[in-house]
Amino acid sequence: MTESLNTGLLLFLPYRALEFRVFEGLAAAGFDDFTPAQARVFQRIAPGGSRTTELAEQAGITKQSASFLVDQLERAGYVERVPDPADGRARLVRVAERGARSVEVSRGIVAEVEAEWTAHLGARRMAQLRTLLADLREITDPWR
Amino acid sequence: MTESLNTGLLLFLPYRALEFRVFEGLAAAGFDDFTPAQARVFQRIAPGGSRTTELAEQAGITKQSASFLVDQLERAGYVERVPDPADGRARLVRVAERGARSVEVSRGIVAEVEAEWTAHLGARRMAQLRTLLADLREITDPWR
DNA sequence: CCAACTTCGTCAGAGTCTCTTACCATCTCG
DNA sequence: CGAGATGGTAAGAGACTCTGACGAAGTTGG
Repeated sequence: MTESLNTGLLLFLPYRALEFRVFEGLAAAGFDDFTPAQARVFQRIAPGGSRTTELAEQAGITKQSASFLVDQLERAGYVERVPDPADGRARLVRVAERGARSVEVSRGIVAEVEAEWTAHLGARRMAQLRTLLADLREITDPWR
Repeated sequence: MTESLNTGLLLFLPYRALEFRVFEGLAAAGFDDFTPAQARVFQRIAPGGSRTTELAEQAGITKQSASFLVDQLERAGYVERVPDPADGRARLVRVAERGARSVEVSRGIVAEVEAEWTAHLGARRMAQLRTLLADLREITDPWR
């Protein structure tokens, strides 16, 4: 409702636009067998691998849900699970070969969209936006 | 993965933080019988009412899904459906009394969070952020 | 060492959300 | 008026998420 949109919607709109473009591009490149929910978990896998519980916390879902999504990503070949050498209870979720290829593709699409945004805002203001968002992250992201 | 987060995640993090705070606050005020999906539809109801199809488009879901969510919002007393005087096929979804009260509460919470963000960024940079996001909306929001 | 507690993960079951397909009613236009 | 477009509903299936309960492994304090 309203004259001036609240900041939440203002943040959400470009996020969704970007997500949509990435999905579209990945599907066109043959990576069409995963869902938004799976992607949001996949996106948070750390370079050396992450535990399911970590992924759950960062994605804002329960560990059961995260486990469910990782199962599917594993079946589709995007990730693999290996024992965690540091903890016998845990297993590390790592990006598998196919997952790495999809990351490459999505990187390209994100760069493309960011270029469009930069063209619209101007390089200086685009940099400003990123700086502002990074600063905001300090008080809105519990994980650093 | 990575040193510098992509802009998408940078946008998503504060969005989610704000949404979480609003939910928390609404629940504390007794508005605890609705879900995030329902809220995302509710949020887009225009002042004079909206058609289900409009809500679906703007929320990025099918009209069937929107209808499903509106049903629940109606049952919980947040919205009401009235015939659209301009079109015999259509019905307008309007904010009902209880919905209006929840809007009041959420407005207060949003203002509170925005004040925190302003305190963190500074008034000038907060205004910049909103301006930048509003500009970005021009190329990321299909509905104006 | 061992008992209590915590943490990582799984299983089972239910509720929520979303989609596709199909259909009816109404409106618009030629 | 008839054809096509549009607003909405119905039915069914699949995806996502949660709560509760549990086993296995790690941690801590006596």
